[in-house]
Amino acid sequence: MDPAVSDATVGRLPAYLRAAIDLGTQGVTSVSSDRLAEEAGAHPATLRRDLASLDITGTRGVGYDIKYLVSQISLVLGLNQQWPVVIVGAGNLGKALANYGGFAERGFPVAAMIDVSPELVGSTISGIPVVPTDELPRLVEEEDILVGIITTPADVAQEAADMLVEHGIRSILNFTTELLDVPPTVTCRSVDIATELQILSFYRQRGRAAQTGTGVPLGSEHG
Amino acid sequence: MDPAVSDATVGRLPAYLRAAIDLGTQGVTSVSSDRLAEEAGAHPATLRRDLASLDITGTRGVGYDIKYLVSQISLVLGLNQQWPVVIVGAGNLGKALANYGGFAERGFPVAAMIDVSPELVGSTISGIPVVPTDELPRLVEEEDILVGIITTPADVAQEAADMLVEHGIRSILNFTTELLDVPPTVTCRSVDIATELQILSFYRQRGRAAQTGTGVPLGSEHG
DNA sequence: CAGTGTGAATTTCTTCACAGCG
DNA sequence: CGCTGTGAAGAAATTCACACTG
Repeated sequence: MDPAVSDATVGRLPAYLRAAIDLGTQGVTSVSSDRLAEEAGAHPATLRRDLASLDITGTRGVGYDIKYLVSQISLVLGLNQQWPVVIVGAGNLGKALANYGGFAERGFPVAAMIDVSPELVGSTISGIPVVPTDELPRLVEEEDILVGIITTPADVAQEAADMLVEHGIRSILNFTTELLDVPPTVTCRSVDIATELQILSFYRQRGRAAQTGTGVPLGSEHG
Repeated sequence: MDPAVSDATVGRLPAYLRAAIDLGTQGVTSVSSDRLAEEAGAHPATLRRDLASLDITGTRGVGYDIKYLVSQISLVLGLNQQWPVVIVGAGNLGKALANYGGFAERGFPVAAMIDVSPELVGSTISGIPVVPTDELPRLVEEEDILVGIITTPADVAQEAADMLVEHGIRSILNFTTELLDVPPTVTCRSVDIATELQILSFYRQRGRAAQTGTGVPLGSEHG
């Protein structure tokens, strides 16, 4: 459709979606931009513009139909299908994510965890098998996995990323501190908890209170 | 100093800091904006402007002194002291964070975990005591805790936040899907993993490859 | 008449390009 | 001479404000 949807818009879509789902669950069938923006923590005009940029329309004088909203935003985000993921690194964080369970329910079932440790390989963590590195090609092939989550120690994160890329993974969510180098065909996002704490620290000190949200692009390409 | 440092700038500071520390560890003592920007994944001009806005200066013809950079950025971020944190919710994610260990080393030691479950209370997780809710006032008082990390189930996250706020916590890092309502005196950031995966999904589908970074403010106040 | 959709104004952020300093 | 610091240009994002429609 529209050739360009802005990064800022994309960053807000999950919040709109969640707000819409919430309202739907409460039995609401139609919502104004004022209300939905309030729920999602955005400005009403911004919300209207965002939706319009995706050709998601409302009804003048009425608002947006909740079911239509949910289905359209889901469609745009590609959530009308399951995207199995593989977690690389069965350490604490990897295990926590595997245990977390909330993934499958939101469309990202964990197909397997990859680890190098011989003690872990062969075991299962809340039903998810831990497999050795060389199983990756098979997984990608047979289970159509396009998303990898890296929870290894930072010093092997790049290595893990290279391996994922080599075997055809298209998206990487990186929980290490390491900034990853990936080819431009691969989408990569980093979530570093210490970074978040440092940012919080700044605002606390300065007394500025910014109710803020999750990751949004921080800049464009590397080069 | 300068009255206003932009949110975008603040979001990049942790990356600059990490890049500077990395280079320092490698024995580099001075760095140009080109080099540092490269390492941090930013544009050189943006980096220079960011640093200038914090009164962090370099030497013309030479570059920035690494030690000075590290100390000044740390100062701005408030990292010249330890900020003990409390983790609310000793479930999988809470445990993972507690086990993670990387916090203390980056200035955020975990003083305690809070949980309601009688089986957990009284135990320790990698040396960190799990205490009941009513210990919070004492912790805040005696250990000067200003930061809380919420890793509870989403449906009690707001409750947890209210409790933290009531007892004087000033910053909250929220790992649940729930958008928290907090008074303007409290700084709050949310990291929702499903959100990150959804965003990745969008970019993968659209074939756009955005090498992106961690959380940056998504909007200003709620009202 | 309530509330969308959008031109236009505004603000914010980024990048260019270069004067000027060490 | 190389690189910072910054005015000025440019791009992007946000917000206003209102015509218009169901």
